[in-house]
Amino acid sequence: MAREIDRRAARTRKALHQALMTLMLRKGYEALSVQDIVDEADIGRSTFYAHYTGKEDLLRSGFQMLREELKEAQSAVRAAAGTSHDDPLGFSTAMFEHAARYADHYRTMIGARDGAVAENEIRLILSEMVRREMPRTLHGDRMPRDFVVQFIVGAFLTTLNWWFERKPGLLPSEVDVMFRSLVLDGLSPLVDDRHR
Amino acid sequence: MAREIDRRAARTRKALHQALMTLMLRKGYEALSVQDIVDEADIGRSTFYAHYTGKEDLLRSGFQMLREELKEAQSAVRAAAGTSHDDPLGFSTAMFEHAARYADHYRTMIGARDGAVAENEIRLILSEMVRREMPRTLHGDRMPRDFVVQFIVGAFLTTLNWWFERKPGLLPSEVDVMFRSLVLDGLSPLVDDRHR
DNA sequence: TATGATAATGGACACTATGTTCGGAATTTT
DNA sequence: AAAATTCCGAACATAGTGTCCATTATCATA
Repeated sequence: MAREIDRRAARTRKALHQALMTLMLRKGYEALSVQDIVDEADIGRSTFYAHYTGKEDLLRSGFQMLREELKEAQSAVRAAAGTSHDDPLGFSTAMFEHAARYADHYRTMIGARDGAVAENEIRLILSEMVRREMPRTLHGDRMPRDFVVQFIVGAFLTTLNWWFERKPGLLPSEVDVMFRSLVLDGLSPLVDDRHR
Repeated sequence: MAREIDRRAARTRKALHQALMTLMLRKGYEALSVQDIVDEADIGRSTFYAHYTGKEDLLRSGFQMLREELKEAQSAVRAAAGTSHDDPLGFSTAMFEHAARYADHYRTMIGARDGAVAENEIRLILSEMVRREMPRTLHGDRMPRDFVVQFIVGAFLTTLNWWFERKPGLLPSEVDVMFRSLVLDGLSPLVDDRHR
């Protein structure tokens, strides 16, 4: 069978991915140059371009691989254990634990707020706005106000994005109703069997 | 009184902000160079650097101004009309309408997904995961599944971020409880007087 | 293990952008 | 009108990009 990838190519790719991870943890993604990466990986620059078009391509291909691995893993689990019946948040517990274990990695990937300058600023503005309007009466301290504010702002931006990208035809009022419904009452009204 | 800014400086700044907006709408933020901006604004390059350290600084200062304007505006409204009593989402209706009117602007600001490559990929992975686990029984078609998925993923990432940035001491299980509570039941349990 | 195929190397090159400096010109302030 | 400030534009040093190519190293396989 000759349809395997040349070992050299495989090694090169692995070295590059490895170097990318190392450097991202150290300096963050934005700050990296292709130069940095090939230096860290100890790979020729022209070789890099023989495999990827740039650092973004490299990063994407890494996630691509991860995605396929996860897909298989999940299928396996799904086949073995019984599907957690009707829990739309079944993933959360495991994911939070995973995130805790690999906190550094998650931070660099998600907290990579370098790129989206505009979105960050908008988040700030909206946060101020929401914080100001939020009733003092937040029922004890079950939930940190801070957290609630972020939740609301995040949901708002998600809604805005979905609206623009998927259903630009909807009216503002229609979108507003959906937003408020989801944020105020959550998912439970949408799920059949009441829990608890 | 000598504490006004030189007119020339003011003009320069205005021209630069104007040029930035124009170009962002045309090509997006990431694709812009300082060169592009000063060309569009018809301003000398060295002059640019006399005012800002780079395009990010320029963008930030724009938002800075906007933020202060909004703050005043909101204070004014707040003083005049009665505060909308205890509605933690009081801002939403007006904001959605505003967004509809200036859709192009919002798109370029928020949809600027060029920057956060990693976060985008993570969103994709999580979306697949959530979509797969979401019960078929989504109670009619009151809410597009699509939208619900994005909502869940967004809330998850928000939670993760808040956890890491603000309360890294919490246990995964504790965070999970908060996440599930907010996403499943929404804000209403937190607000005193029941609505409807 | 010889050999043809494939990949890696490293240096050269053209290009684009960055950020700084400075003298002279233009405009504003007083 | 003089003094102060800002703008201009060109020059410069630096850094990174992406491509090309001749040479060398490694691999697949018969």
